[in-house]
Amino acid sequence: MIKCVKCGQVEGIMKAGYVRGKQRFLCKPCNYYFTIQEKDVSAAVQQKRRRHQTTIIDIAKTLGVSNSTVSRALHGHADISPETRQAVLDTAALLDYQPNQLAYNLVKSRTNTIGMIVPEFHNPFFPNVIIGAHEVLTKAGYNLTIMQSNESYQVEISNTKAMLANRVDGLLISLTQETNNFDHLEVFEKRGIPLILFNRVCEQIDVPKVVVNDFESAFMAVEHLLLNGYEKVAHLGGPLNLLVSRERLRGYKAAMEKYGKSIEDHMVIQGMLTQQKARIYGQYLLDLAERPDAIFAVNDSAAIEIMLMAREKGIRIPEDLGVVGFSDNPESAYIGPGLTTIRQPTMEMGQATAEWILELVDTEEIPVHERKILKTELIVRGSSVRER
Amino acid sequence: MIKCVKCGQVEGIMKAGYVRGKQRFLCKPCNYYFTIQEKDVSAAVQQKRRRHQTTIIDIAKTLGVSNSTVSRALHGHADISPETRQAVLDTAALLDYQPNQLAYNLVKSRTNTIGMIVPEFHNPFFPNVIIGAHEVLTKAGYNLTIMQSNESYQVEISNTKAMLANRVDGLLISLTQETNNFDHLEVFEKRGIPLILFNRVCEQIDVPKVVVNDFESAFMAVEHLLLNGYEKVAHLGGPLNLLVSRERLRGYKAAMEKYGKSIEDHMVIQGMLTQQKARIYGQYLLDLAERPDAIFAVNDSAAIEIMLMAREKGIRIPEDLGVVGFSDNPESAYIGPGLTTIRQPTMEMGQATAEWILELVDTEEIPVHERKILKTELIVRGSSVRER
DNA sequence: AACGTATTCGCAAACGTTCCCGATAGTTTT
DNA sequence: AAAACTATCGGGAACGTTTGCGAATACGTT
Repeated sequence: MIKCVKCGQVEGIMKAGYVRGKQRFLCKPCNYYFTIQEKDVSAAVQQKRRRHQTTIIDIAKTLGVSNSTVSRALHGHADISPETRQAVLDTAALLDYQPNQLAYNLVKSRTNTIGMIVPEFHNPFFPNVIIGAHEVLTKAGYNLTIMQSNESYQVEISNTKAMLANRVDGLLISLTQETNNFDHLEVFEKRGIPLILFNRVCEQIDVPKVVVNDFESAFMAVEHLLLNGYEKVAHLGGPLNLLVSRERLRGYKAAMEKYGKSIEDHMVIQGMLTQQKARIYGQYLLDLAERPDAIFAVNDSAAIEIMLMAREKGIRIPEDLGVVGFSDNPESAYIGPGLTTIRQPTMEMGQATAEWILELVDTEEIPVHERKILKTELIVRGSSVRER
Repeated sequence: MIKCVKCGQVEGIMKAGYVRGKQRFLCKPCNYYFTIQEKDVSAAVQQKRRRHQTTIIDIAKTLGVSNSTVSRALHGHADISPETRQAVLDTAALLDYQPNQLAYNLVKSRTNTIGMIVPEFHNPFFPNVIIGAHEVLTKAGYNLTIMQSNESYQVEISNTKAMLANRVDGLLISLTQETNNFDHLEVFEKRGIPLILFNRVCEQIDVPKVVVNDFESAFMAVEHLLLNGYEKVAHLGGPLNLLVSRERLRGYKAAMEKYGKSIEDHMVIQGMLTQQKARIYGQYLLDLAERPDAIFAVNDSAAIEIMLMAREKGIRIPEDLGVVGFSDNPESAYIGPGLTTIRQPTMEMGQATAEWILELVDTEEIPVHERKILKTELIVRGSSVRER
């Protein structure tokens, strides 16, 4: 490493011409020029010499053939005689050759990699989607690169840029709660890189989307409560800039209207449901003078939070309060009483999305931008069924 | 696309010399040669023309400077005047330039990517490790490529090959249950690519390892049972070729011995614990003439399976049977009674492993191959504490 | 006017593949 | 015996960057 003669730093030293056998350098931080003898330089720059990786050329040289031949032999091209192919394969094994995917990707302008951006990892939802997608992609010989936007619009943007820079062949993305602008996604269409939105989709841009039938699911859930004799059903919903939240709210309202229930403003709460928020909102709902006798929550974590709070307050479930969640997290089956909830086909969503993107990367035609809607299932457990 | 004149296929057509303005082709499948007029060929090969991505050269041309200047300007090199830098930045934005990471990686021989191979995704354990690792890597400007070996040794091998081909800067790996040979890992040392084993480690190779104190944890768990008055503690363990299973077994035995309990062979079961297997083994244990009054299971899923079976058989928990699990899955807190278990610092494990690999990629010295041991915690719930 | 120093840029060689042209020699066919 | 065909191989450009080396000005200073 070259050190600045004045300040002794190592960072920010750069070449700046030379004079008669002397290298000149500029220390950017302290803006000081200095010269070093050529040979001293080469000694100082002893740095990490990359150890040589054996390449196709090495094989070609030891065998006395051209590298085109080696390349073809390694790929089983028809033009290569069995003997040379075998010879190439043997020396490749001998020299411990590992193909350089980077070079391959560069010349082919494709990476056999699908990118996936998810907002978070904390619920089992996205990991499960990943399992499904991963399975399909691996089977098809693709890699999966996962990035996490952490519910931040800015991070999402930098994620998409990284995906572009890394030239993924396709992108699967589930949007952030904050995302209201979609310019960073339209770049993909311009570049001809297929893009699929899943779960957290939006309506402003025209790309393929994979979702569950949130509206009907919410409708089912609320209808189930109403049919079980609950009268005043409240809704603890997610942030309204998410389409899923809006759809579930719509389902809630539709069900209420169908059964002639009035929708009271104070019985509907929308917001970003962290655990504390869920507690606060739950507190509010359970402390209402005219307390709801059932709650439909937008996810299981919030529903379970409600159940725990009710238990603390001595409110009996399901007798005094019916609860329905959304997602069917593993813990929902084991809590007592079991939480009635909507099971989402998470792995199937991953599979469907992955299969779709594989179709898209191979087709040249502008695809029809449909929307794939997966079916959910109402799982009835103890939290919403009163004994007759 | 070129079609075979004989069989009409499109796959497997390859060039085979030419004759006077005619291209010759070979249909590999049906081994048939045929010729096509030059111009017809170029018409047929109209295929997907890659749309042009704007490169550094485009910027250079429109600005009338060299591409070295553009490259340097984009990287904020000191040699470039502020004016040209600004000009470059402007036209880059104008032309919608996106840097090509592939080319960068190729010339730099580094990818800023860390690879991670995990055996499975179904327990929340590995997703949580991923969360932790992902966080620190992203913060350090690295990407994370995840592959899943699916508990298969063969898949693990092909995964490592893919990691090598993609030239990851470092690899984090948790081994398969089947893995008994480690040649595929030694390649990394030869190549100078840092490698860290975590959780599912082995002792046959000398690389950095991150684990939890399985021995002590198991000891704690069993001691806890014994101190709570349980006498005949059985152990439902994992497959013995996993070090973690062996360590936990060792902990079980040590605790039993410390308290003067004899270790009966039929009270110790080792095996790969799928859900059915867990049921079968649990059935066996619970139907023993001399039924154990407590069970220490190697993971929570198995423990919960035991609890459910006990409930079916009318065996009361914790009165007739104490149960302790391992991992602290989310559902363990909610089942009734709550499952006593060992909480593993999963996210911390991801973080620690990631931080370590980041150190290793930057250092040239041969690192000391230590072993990092993370602390677990005994979470006492209802399943193991009898009322006095 | 001559020289030393600063500043800014360009040339061209890598990085490791793939694949388009085509060459060459041997083998059939006409 | 010429022509056509088969079977195998090589040369070298291209993919899009980075960067070592050094040229070319411009700006002082004696």
